Order: sequence, then structure tokens, then C-alpha cells
Amino acid sequence: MGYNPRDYPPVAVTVDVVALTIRDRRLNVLIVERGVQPYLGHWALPGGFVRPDENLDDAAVRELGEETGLGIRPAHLEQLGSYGTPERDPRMRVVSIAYLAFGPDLPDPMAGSDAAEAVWHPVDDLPPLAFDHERILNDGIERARSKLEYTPLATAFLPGTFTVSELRLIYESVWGTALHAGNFHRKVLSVPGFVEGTGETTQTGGPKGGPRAKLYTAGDAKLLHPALLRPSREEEIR
Amino acid sequence: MGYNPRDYPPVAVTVDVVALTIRDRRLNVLIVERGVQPYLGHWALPGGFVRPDENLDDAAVRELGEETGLGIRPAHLEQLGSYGTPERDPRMRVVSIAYLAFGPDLPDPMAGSDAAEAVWHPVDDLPPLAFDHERILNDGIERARSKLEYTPLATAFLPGTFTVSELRLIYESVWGTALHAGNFHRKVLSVPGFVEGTGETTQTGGPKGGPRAKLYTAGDAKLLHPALLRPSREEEIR
DNA sequence: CCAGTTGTTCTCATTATGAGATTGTCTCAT
DNA sequence: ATGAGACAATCTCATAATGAGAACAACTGG
Repeated sequence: MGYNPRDYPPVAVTVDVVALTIRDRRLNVLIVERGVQPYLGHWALPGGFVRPDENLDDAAVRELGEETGLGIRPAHLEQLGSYGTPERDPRMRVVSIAYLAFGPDLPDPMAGSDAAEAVWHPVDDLPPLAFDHERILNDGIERARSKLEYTPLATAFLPGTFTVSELRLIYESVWGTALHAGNFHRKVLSVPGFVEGTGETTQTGGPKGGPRAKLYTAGDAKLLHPALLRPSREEEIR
Repeated sequence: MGYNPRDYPPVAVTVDVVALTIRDRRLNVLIVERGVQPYLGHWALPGGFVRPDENLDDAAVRELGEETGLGIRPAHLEQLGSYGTPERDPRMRVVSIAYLAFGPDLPDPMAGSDAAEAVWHPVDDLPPLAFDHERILNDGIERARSKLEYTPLATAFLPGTFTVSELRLIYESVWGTALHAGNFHRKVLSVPGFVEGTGETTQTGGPKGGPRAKLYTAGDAKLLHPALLRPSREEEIR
């Protein structure tokens, strides 16, 4: 291994965060306008250098807070992957650890220390992103879609209590497909530990009519069993 | 972000590889005896520093070859995750990108440049490993178990042609559970693109009897649909 | 009050799974 | 050579899960 680290030129380690939420029935990602070189003025995922004595996870949480002004505490945060192509940063070798975060809809963030502006933006209508952040974002979206199949993490996009219809809207927004309301309802209530009834209902019906809906909280399951699979994607299998 | 990299103390980036194979019906991992400090003489996962102009994936393949003397070309290689706890290496801050590799059973490797010895070792009977490699290995094993459910990658543990029983043995070895032979057979042949018949059979029956088995090759599916799930793990769900 | 919307619960056909049994071919030990 | 046991491959049958559609009641805004 030739262990002496000084034999090797410096490498920088950063974290980048794909923070997702649902706004107005669309999947949105948090992006920041860069206030420093390189890519000054371009949009990018929030992120930055890992500090000397900081865990990677802590760095992701910190950057999310710093670059967006307010302390966004995601309901879910997981590692997405590492991106280390030698040319991905024009200035030096940078290896970035990407994170994926889910949270409920929040007020518009403020710009933070190193970002001129931070906004939620629909993922299907994005400006070009700096570095290889489009690739990271695509990987994050695909991971999110897959996570919704096998885990109850769709609830991380919702506030503490929610209705089955609100949960279905999360799935429809992330997957980009309409789901059968009756079957979805049956499925959600039949998977053990997915949601738990509160005994309460909404105070009014929907804005366009309909009865009051029962309210639920997230259950204690870590995995959905059986899974809630996307409508078959024959084409994508091969 | 305070972009100037020289503001930060040096960070080293390494790759570590969890290389798995099946030997004698048991899941084995490739480990090396370290020939350098730290942890000199301890067992560890193969790995080492990423070179200045090298992709992370390439570094993983290179280390696998270097440390084991012969060019092990895994049938499957994927990124497992990043491990960057500040204290994980006693000498300096090291962030390691872990990889997961599957391959068919191979002859015993030779020791490579920086390793005194390299051997395949059953995962359920391991000596203590250096650094946080036990945690990385456990994450790799769990990832492998899960991958076998949703992808046809079990074939990556087998040579070009194989029988359904050999494929079942892979599942049983990785999952550590016995499977119903008849149902497994039905399932493998019913999932589109999992395996393809060659029209050939084995030359003889099994060592203890039985008819000749039909031979198959890996199909072109990238995902199993429907998935081949492990027998229910009620306990592990919550 | 009316028309339209929506939450919730059914039904019914189809597909997938788990458990067990059957059949025929092969190897090994007698 | 023969019989015992192993094992590949296929089948049956009960149960579970899914997809599609319909029913019905509770609610909305006009």
C-alpha cells in the first residue's frame, strides 16, 4: 500500500446533499446559487468541505443548515454514494460523499453563508447544475423512488399526522404515476407497522368535497413487508 | 464553504473491498494479512490509497489485483458506502470508500505487494479485523443478501453455465437458510430474464446420485420481477 | 338543495407463494 | 446386478397478494 500519506498529493473530501421534499404535488430539490468560485453564480446542490474532526453524517447536516440559513433538520438522512472522478472539480482532486435527505414541506429557505440564494425547485424543470451534481441528483431521485417501495420513508415527507390520501400523494409525486386509491388504501393499512391510526379525523373535508379523512401517524416498521412496488416497469428491468 | 482546500488539514482517501465468493457452500470473504503499519500482522480487507488520477472504481479493481497477486476480476463490483469517522485510522484522517465484489470460486490467492498473505475465509468464523473493517464487512454481507432478493446477481458467484441447484446453493449460502427446492426451481424459471437454458445438461448426475441437471446461463434481466424474497424475517422488520 | 369530489370499503378475477407429493434418473454400496 | 437413497424436475392445492372496478356515504361549493 505504500502507506505514507505524504507520498500522495492532497485530496479534498466534501459532502453534497440531495434534499427532497414535496411541494404542490411535485418532487422538489433544494439547490443553492453558488457565491464562490468555481461555478460562481451557478446552481448546485448544497454541500461543502468536511471538517477535520467531523463525521461525514454531521457534515451533511451542518451544510444543509449553513447553506440554507435555517436549521433544516431532515426527517430522514442517508448516505447516497461517493463521487470521485479525477476531473469533477477543476481545481483539485475532490471526492464527494453524497447524502440523500427527505423532509416535509418547509418555508422557503434563506441564503446561507456561502450561497447567494437557496430555493426549493421542482426536479423536472431544473437549471443546469454545477460539477456532476445532475448525476448525483438523478441517483438520489432513483434511490428515493426505490426507498418508497421497500421502506415506510414516504412518511418522512409528511408532518406528524397525515391522511392516507396525503401519503398516496407522496408516492404519486415521487414516482410520477397515478395510483389506484382503493388498492393503495388497502395496502397501507394491511402492511404491519406502516401507519397507526390516531382515532382523529381531519376537521373538514377536502377543498372540493369529500368526507373527513382519518388521521394516522408513522408506524414503527423499518421495512415494508410485503413491499409496495411501483406499477411494473417492464422496460426498465433489462 | 471557505473554498480554499489549503485551509484544511490533509485527508487521505482509500478504497476497501469486500470481495465475496462461495466455497464449500459457505460465504467467504477475501482478507489479507497486513504487511505494513498500522495493524501490522492483523487481518484486514484488501484496500489502499486512491491514486491522484484514478477513478474510485479503478482503484478498487487495482487493489483487489495488487493485494492478492493475481488479477481477480470480479464478476460484479459496486460501491458499498463511505466510512469516515475521524478516529478510524490512528495516523490521520482517512475516508474510505468501500466496494462490494462478487465472483465465482477461484484458486487460493497469493500474497501481493503490501500484504503478507491473502486468503478466502468463511465470514462466520473470522479473526478480528483491522480498523472498522468488521463493520464494513457486515454492511457488505447485508447488502449482498439484499441484492440477491432484487437482482439476478447470484449468477455472479457462478461460472458461465450452472444448474438451478447450484444457483439455489448460492442463495442458501448467502442467506444462511434452506430453501424449498421445488418452489425455487419454479421461481427461477418463471422470472423473465433470470436464466436462459442452454439445451445442455451436466455430464453426470450428482456425487450422491440423481439425474443429470439442465444447464443455464445468466439471462439479461437487471432486476428480478417479481423479487425472490428471503423467508420472512418478522423480527428484522421493526 | 344539488352536483361533483373524495374517503373508505367491497367484490372478483388473476397472479404469486408455501408446503408437500410424485416421478424418473442417476450414483454408490452391497 | 440390484436395491437404497439422492436429487432434478414437475405437479397439486391451499392461501396470500394484487389489479381493476364499483358502491356508498360524507363532505364541499354553488
